[in-house]
Amino acid sequence: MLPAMVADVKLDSLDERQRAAVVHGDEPLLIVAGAGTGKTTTLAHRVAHLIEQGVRPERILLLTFARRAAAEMLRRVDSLLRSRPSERAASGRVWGGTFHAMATRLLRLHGEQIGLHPGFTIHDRGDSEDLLDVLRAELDLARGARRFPRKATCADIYSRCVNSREPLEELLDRAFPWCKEHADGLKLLFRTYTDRKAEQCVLDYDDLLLFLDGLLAEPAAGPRVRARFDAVLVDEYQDTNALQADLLERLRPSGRGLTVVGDDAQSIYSFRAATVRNILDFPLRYPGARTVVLTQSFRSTPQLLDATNKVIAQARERHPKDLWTSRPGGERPELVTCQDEEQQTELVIQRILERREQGIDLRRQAVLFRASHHSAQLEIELGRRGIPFHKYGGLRFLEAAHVRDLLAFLRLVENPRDLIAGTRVLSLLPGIGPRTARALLDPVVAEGNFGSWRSARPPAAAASHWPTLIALCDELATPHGPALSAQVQRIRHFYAPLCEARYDHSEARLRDLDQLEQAAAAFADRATMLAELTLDPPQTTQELAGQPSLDDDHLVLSTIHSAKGLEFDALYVIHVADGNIPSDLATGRAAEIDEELRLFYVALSRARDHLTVLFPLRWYDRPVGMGSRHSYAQLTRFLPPSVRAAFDERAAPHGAAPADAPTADAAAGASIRKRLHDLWS
DNA sequence: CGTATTAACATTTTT
DNA sequence: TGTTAATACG
Repeated sequence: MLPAMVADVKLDSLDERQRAAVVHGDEPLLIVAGAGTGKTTTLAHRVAHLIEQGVRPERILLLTFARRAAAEMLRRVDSLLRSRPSERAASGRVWGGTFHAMATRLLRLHGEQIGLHPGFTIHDRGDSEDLLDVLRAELDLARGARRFPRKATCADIYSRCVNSREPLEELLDRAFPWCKEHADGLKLLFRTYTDRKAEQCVLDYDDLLLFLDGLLAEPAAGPRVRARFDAVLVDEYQDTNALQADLLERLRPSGRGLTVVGDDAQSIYSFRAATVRNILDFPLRYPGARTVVLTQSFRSTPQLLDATNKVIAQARERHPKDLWTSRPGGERPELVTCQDEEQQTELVIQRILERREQGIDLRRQAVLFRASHHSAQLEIELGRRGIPFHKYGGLRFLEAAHVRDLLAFLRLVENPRDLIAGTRVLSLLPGIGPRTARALLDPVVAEGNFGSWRSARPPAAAASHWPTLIALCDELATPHGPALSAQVQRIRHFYAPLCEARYDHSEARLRDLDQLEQAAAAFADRATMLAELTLDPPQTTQELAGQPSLDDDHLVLSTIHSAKGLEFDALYVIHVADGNIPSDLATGRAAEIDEELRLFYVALSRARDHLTVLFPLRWYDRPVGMGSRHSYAQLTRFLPPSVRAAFDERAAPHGAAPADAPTADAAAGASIRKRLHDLWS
């Protein structure tokens, strides 16, 4: 059987440009793929095609924005390759995942060549902030006349600096002008931070990329790492940053074997130092690169495309490309002006239920919003009416204190030098605060084991826990200790009384940990579990449990950022007021406003058949401004009359708000409390 | 150490 | 406004 024949059959389902991208040879390839133009399909076909051409799956690197995206793509590759049963499934062998996850794997394999211990642990954003905070105090930086930036700001500056590859002074000038006078202090802080992470055998998110960059730059090690891969494919390229672009160039210096896919119109992560320049300048960086532009939408109806084309046409700098479709006509999108938030909620729910009646499952419908808290009222109301939903974005499972406590235990036994993990664990014991914890941990950090604890004299209040803690750490730190879920179980057992003493709702918290114990069984080992949870945290508890929950039909609530790459039959975008979109916080510079416009475009372009945009005139204010209970809003500037022409406009009737509006606040307050309570039951 | 009080202050999106 | 950091005190 000729591979080419097989490929031809499968290529039938693609349009001409997609096909060109799939069968393109070895030269650098940029696929500019508009929303809904079959980007995932094209990429999956290209991977399958490469494998059919004889590239071994384990020599393909597929970089995506989230592990879920990689998994989905590989599932499709597998189904494309199903005609070749002799091949083992590609999904288990292709290297897939985020830049950070890929960096972690490569550093575990090759890190020793640049003096990196393979047993490093990874600090998430919160851990980084904690360490910076410790050092800020140690260095006595807070003493100056002007207040030193808070830890979150320090972490922000550091990360932006690293990822944008910009000198500190320039970055401060551009993005943090109020911190300029602290440039020297910040430099000292970051220097110390870097040294301290090295001592503790700890890497933060940014280090993963920096160390991989360093590894690839090594004359001896670099070529060996490069030689692992024949093909590198990058999804969502518009959301990569300067450091990531440099990494790719180190992996594929000539650009041969490099494929990047993205849409400059959907670049929405500049706060993470992503730059749209990467995708716009790709042809300059790799002369001879082929560019394929996909403009046929397989997602949205012509009416919706007309609206979204009009919206994105307002962008200043972009790759001009109007999307078209051969789908038959459908409904025009609607723009609904509501009196207030209650009415908006009411209308959304009403529409959702109508459409479910029409046969659109809840899981095919989604409500999107700019900021996580914009869905608070809707969540309460959905809860009250018993409409199931999953929320993506915002507060996550792993940010809960008890979950962090337990993971700190695991991290500490994995890497005893991890001071932040150790501090968190020891501070759980009564009588131990930051100072005592530090005194107990300094020798541990120096020696890399818990030996010093045997002769340590903890405070009296902690004495009863002390031998148990030592025994637990010794047991779990043993190379071939208990199975992973048993480890979690042991920690949970030790932790339970401490949790009860410390938090309300401890039963519910411990049940969460039970779930973590179940989930632990799915990971290969402790280091993998810690890394994966840190680098690609489950977005909902459901996801942690590993259950796709296919049988329970639920509505999707999501921040716009978290909805990237998804599509829904019916879509509702709420709080489309100026101040939310664009966010008040991002109206400083033209570039920021442009990004907010792209964000709005990303939101609208998730819709396949039905789109409803809602705008409450009056709303109970965000935690801003003093005194006033509510403010009056204006429709987003991104929907001027010329664009609104593509929408059916209607105003919700005045009388539709609940008659008992004055008591709505009290009722809402009560349901919030109930909901918070139910979270733990 | 841990709690209580006061003072300042930012407020989005997330690997 | 609600949250967090710095400080005072038991």
